[in-house]
Amino acid sequence: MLSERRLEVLRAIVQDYVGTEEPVGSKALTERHQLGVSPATVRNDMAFLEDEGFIAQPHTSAGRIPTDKGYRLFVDRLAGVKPLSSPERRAIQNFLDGAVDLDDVVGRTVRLLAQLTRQVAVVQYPSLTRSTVRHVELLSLAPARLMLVLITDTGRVEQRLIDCQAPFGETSLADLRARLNSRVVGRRFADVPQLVQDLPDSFEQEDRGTVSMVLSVLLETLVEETEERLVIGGTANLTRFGHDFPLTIRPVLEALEEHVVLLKLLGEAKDSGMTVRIGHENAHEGLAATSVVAVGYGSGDEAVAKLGVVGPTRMDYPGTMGAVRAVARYVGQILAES
Amino acid sequence: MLSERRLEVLRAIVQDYVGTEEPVGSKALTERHQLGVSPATVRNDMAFLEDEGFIAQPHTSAGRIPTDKGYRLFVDRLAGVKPLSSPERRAIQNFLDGAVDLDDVVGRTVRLLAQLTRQVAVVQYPSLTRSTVRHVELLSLAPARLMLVLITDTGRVEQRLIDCQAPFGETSLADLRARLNSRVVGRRFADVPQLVQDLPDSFEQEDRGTVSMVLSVLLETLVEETEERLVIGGTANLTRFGHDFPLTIRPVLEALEEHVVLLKLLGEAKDSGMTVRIGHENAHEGLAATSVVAVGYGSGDEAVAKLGVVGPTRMDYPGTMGAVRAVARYVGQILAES
DNA sequence: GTTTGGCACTCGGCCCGGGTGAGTGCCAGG
DNA sequence: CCTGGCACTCACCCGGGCCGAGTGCCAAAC
Repeated sequence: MLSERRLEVLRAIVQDYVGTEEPVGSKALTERHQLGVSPATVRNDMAFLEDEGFIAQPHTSAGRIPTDKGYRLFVDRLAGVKPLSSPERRAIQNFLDGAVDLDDVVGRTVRLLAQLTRQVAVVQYPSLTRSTVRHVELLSLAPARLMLVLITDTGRVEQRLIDCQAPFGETSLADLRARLNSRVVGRRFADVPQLVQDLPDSFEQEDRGTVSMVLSVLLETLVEETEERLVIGGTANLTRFGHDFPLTIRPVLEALEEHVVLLKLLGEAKDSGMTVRIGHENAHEGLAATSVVAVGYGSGDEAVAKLGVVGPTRMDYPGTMGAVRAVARYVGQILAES
Repeated sequence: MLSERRLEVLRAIVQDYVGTEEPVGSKALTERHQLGVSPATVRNDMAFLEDEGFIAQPHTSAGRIPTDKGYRLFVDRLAGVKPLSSPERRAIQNFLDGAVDLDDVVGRTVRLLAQLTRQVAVVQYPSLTRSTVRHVELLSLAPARLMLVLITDTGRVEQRLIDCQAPFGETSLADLRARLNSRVVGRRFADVPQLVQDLPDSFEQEDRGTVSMVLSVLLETLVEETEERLVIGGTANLTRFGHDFPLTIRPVLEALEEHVVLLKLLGEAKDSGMTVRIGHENAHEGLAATSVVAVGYGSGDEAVAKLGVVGPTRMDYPGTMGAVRAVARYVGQILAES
């Protein structure tokens, strides 16, 4: 049975192990924590916790270390989210306030998060799936060459070149530009396809081909840009891992370069609230020894993207969660302002 | 005196050391290479090379390893650039040909380079200093809000929001757009300031403020975007370093995150031809144990940016140089086509 | 029934010492 | 100037012994 004291023992083990990186024994535990019982009792509790799979010993006759399951219990039932100190909060705000554009916001965020948590930070660019169109622009670069520029409400700009078969007159162009904008501005990406579906019909026969082409490029861009981009930072913090780590660090670095993997990882996180994935809970095997703390952020109530931290399973969960949450909030504010 | 044979001995030492990662002794050398002399003679030559500072022994009575100075000599006088095999060339071309836009080209290039050299690859985005303006677009988002979009010949697009004090009419806007484009399209960034200097004078009094503002934002963008961006990849290859490397790898990762440092590093490379900086020749102390192989690339004759590789001083210089040069050429071609 | 002190046992980590072998420098002879 | 021989030096490997933290179990105490 998981008595209160046994939980307390687990908490103590996690805390000590996170601090010292060394297996923790019964005697040391009673010395460093006010458990009110003797080492022998703690040993009994430890035996129980081990039977239940919350802790394990690396070798016979060594101290215990938490298992993934142990961390899970710790995070779910024992660890609060540690709020940041107010100097830290101020530092975050100052640091982020200086950003000049979206790239800068994301870049600063990733550096900030890496610095605060001393771990690897991952920040996803605001997703376009939920964003809306701020403006669509069409430029004529050459008689039969157009450029389509798409501007989103999160400040992203995408452009595409279009080679048309037939020349497209300035007036038709202005016409298309106006109609397109009147239909899609302020709308969500997902809604755009049906909104523009019948647009070619209202044009002259000769222009319809080009109009269709422009539309298909636009839709393509929307789909393509729904693919997410992300930025990582603080990889040097990986060296704070174990001392053994050619083996430990390599698969992690490899996983981090596979943006697809990371995006999937972040994607699996809940949209609201914080998600913590511990060790083997991460599908990717290179990350079997790491935990991922992720949270959604956005300019309004809805999360438009996620950010988080990748670190060893042996990490300071309350502190990390606090930092991640705080950063997400401030980034959300910044995005809402701009 | 640096006789032909002594150079040959140095070459053999470098080659063996690069291959085995272990200090190389006189006996092993004569066995693996056709030097035509006995180990004793090689020992004498080694003693000479050591006196001159080209090689060193990690401990008394161990084999020799090349010093930075030794690698320098090797690169300057002994190492050719090893051309890639034709399957490799084909692979490069296939891989790069699939790119859809500039981001994709750069992303693919960095992955490709990391894979080919099995080292850390660094690719700088095409610089705007030497590029020209393809198009400038002005959009009216709201009565007193404009958006400036700048398109460059390298396919980059930059946008800026402008809040004007006074509303700016559609006709004035079209006017400004037309005049601006007629003056700057096809021109180099550096020439733009003087080309638009007197533009406000030709507008009505009431519009001059806004026009000036637009121009200043444009110039600002040109300057800002001259700041370079870069992408790195293949950091997992750092784990192939020595086995000791918590100490080795950490400063390198840190240096790699400092894009400013890397940009400076690339900036120091010659514009044309390949530059190899070995160990302490790199100003940054975190990179004291690494070499940087860099080369300029561009769509025409002129280099618009640089790319390269960061790896241990003990690297396969001919092979790395070959890969770097080949990739730079192909990227140049791709850029020229698009 | 839970807690506690005692006790025997296990086993990883550390230090020590000898043996091994690759590699060196030097020297005398070709 | 090259070569073979020779004595010397160390880094590395291996095995053994010691040590101590930590454990599991048990009988006694609360």
